[in-house]
Amino acid sequence: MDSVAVENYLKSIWQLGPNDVATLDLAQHLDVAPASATKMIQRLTEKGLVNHIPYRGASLTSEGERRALSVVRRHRLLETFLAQTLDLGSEQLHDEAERLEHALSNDLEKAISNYLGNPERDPHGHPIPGPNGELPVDTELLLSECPLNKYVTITQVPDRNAEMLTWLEQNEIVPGNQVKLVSKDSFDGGLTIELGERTMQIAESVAKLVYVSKEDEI
Amino acid sequence: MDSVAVENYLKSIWQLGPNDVATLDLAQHLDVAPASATKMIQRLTEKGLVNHIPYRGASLTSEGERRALSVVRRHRLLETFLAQTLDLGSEQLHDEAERLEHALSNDLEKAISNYLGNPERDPHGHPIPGPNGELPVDTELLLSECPLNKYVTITQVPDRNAEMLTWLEQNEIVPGNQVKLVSKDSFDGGLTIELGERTMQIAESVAKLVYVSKEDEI
DNA sequence: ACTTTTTATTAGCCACCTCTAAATATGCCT
DNA sequence: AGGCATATTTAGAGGTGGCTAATAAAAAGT
Repeated sequence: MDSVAVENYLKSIWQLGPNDVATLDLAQHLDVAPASATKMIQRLTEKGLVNHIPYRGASLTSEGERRALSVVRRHRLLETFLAQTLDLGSEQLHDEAERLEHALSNDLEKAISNYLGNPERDPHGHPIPGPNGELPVDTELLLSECPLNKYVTITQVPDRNAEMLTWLEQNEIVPGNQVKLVSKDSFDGGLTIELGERTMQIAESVAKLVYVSKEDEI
Repeated sequence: MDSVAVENYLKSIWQLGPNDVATLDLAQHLDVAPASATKMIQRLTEKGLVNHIPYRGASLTSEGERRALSVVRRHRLLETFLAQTLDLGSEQLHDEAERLEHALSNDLEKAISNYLGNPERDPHGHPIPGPNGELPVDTELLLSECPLNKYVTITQVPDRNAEMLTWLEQNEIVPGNQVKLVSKDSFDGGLTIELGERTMQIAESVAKLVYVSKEDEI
């Protein structure tokens, strides 16, 4: 059984991957000092969970990825479970799942998945890895890189930042809704999008975190 | 925020209390070496959570008790929540709650309590401390010490040991059922009880863990 | 190419929680 | 009371995971 710290490092490396992850990025993602990240990377390398080329970066071994995906699975199942049973604000889900994911036994994971009908997406549209780490082939696009003037459906929104999530919801940028990318401002990266009856601006930094379906009927 | 270890020590001292708890008992309860328990007792004393007279025993300060009851509350709410939503064996509930209790935020605790209608008992009949540690005045009796030949209602069964719990359930010794204590064997402490149509034997060690209501109508 | 800035690693420290072995206190028995 | 068993504490050590300060490597700028 991996410790909470180990699970968090593996998950972060997975989230920042699949390219080599820089020590500084990892440290900032986890809110620890760079030296702490270096040390943990070395311990994980020792355990065969991470490949590390000093001064270049770290990536997960296949065993490391398997364990990272197990954490991601637990996290997303928990978000889905909490969303379905309790009536929490969707911006609260992430933080709660973040804590509980490390305390979820195999049996309880199965019971929850079963109760939910073995869902394939969490409430924010993120795919839930299967019990053995299977993930669907990714055919989705970033909103920031989708074709102009075509309707696409939002599939995934980021959930790590509660404020951003609240803002997205207020603007109806939620999975399932249709959106059309009207234009990109070449100089500042801002995007103009059409959503229902409205036209609005969205920063590129945000649009880079929203996924949409590749094609759309209408 | 107390660490998992601290929360477990406080909870154990509460469970073994309210009299002074011996270091060895505490160590066995937590499955650690006696020296480890001594050291932690000293740390907790330092923090003002425990009163400790060396070589005599440890007890909770009022702040220590408050924190212990907070853990107990989270544990029992979780058992109730899991029992109600998921369809788990009741002998599984305890172990899952044991892990999750340390990862339950204040907000989620409130949401769960609210969802459950602020219950006062968990599925095994144990009272759930209120948000500020309130517990009902205890008017219950141990089955091992209840009057002979009077019907009483089972109110609480132990849940720490999954095997014992399964056995109790198989014998319909569950909260809500009526039982009559027929006799006590003076020499080995075994008890004869009547349950529905059946008469059976129960060891004193077990009867000491089952609570019954003080009086009963019929 | 050389210097400066940025990034990464090492060195050394600390807190927490555990352990075993040794020392000490308590309590029981004769 | 003396001696022995049991319970408890101390001493000393180890693993984990964090930190700061100092060093080293890589990248960027001139």
